[in-house]
Amino acid sequence: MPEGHTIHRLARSHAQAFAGRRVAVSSPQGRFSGGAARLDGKVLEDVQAFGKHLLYRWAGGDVLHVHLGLVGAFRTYWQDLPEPSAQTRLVLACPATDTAAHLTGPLACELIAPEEAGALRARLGPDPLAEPDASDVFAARLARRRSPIGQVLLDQAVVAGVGNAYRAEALFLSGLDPQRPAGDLTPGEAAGLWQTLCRLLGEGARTGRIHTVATIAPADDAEPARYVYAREGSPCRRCAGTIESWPLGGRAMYACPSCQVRPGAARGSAHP
DNA sequence: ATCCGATGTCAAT
DNA sequence: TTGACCTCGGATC
Repeated sequence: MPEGHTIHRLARSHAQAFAGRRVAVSSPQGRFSGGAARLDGKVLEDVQAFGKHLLYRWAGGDVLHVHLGLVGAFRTYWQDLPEPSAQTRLVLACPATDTAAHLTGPLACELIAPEEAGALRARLGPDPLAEPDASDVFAARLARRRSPIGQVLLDQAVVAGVGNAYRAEALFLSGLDPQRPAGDLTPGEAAGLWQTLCRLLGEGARTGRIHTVATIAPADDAEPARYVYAREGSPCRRCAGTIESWPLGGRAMYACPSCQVRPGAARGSAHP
């Protein structure tokens, strides 16, 4: 379940588990065998998260870059280590402390040069979890875009770490029509949207879940604790409307047509 | 047993 | 704009 909050939790967790230790590195699935052999037994110095990217810095200067993509998963075990599955691309392990992490299905698992790590970070927009004071940078990048704000929020060069669930929830909570051109947002709207992203991602990083509705208990699995994401056809939690879904930027967008109306636009389902 | 979609990204058209 | 890639769990036969 990888949006930015998940990645930041992994960075923290893996730093606690492995940083400052010699780490056994392997690739049961085989596609990272060369890199694993190079890292095996080295000391991990630190782990950092930028947007949805993880960077592991090793003694000697190697950098391991991991991106989970859509289906990637990193499972961390603190005791009773299981055998990795045949699809496990990467295993990090400290047998002495009975700790391991198993990576499956990543979009990226590769060794990169330190300067490539810098370039990677340079092409990402501000990360609400790493740079909460970067509201002005975010607003400046929105201002140059004519595309719908719902599409622009998925562009990692505009803001790093936001994915399909958070874009929908943040636009609902901000009362913004996803189809509005990003550059048409007022400075106040852009600042409010940034604050909302900081709050939502921050809560996600604390809890590990995308729960955006405070009044629904996190333990209540009957209804997803969200306002609009994956709630197409269900009643809006704030009005009598029905949540709609349509493709935007190659993904499914979700919104309440009456709570998120563009100024001057006709009410109702005006989505293309 | 099989199918399908998923909180993502990139290359090819 | 579409397809490919990666894995897994839940829905469906």
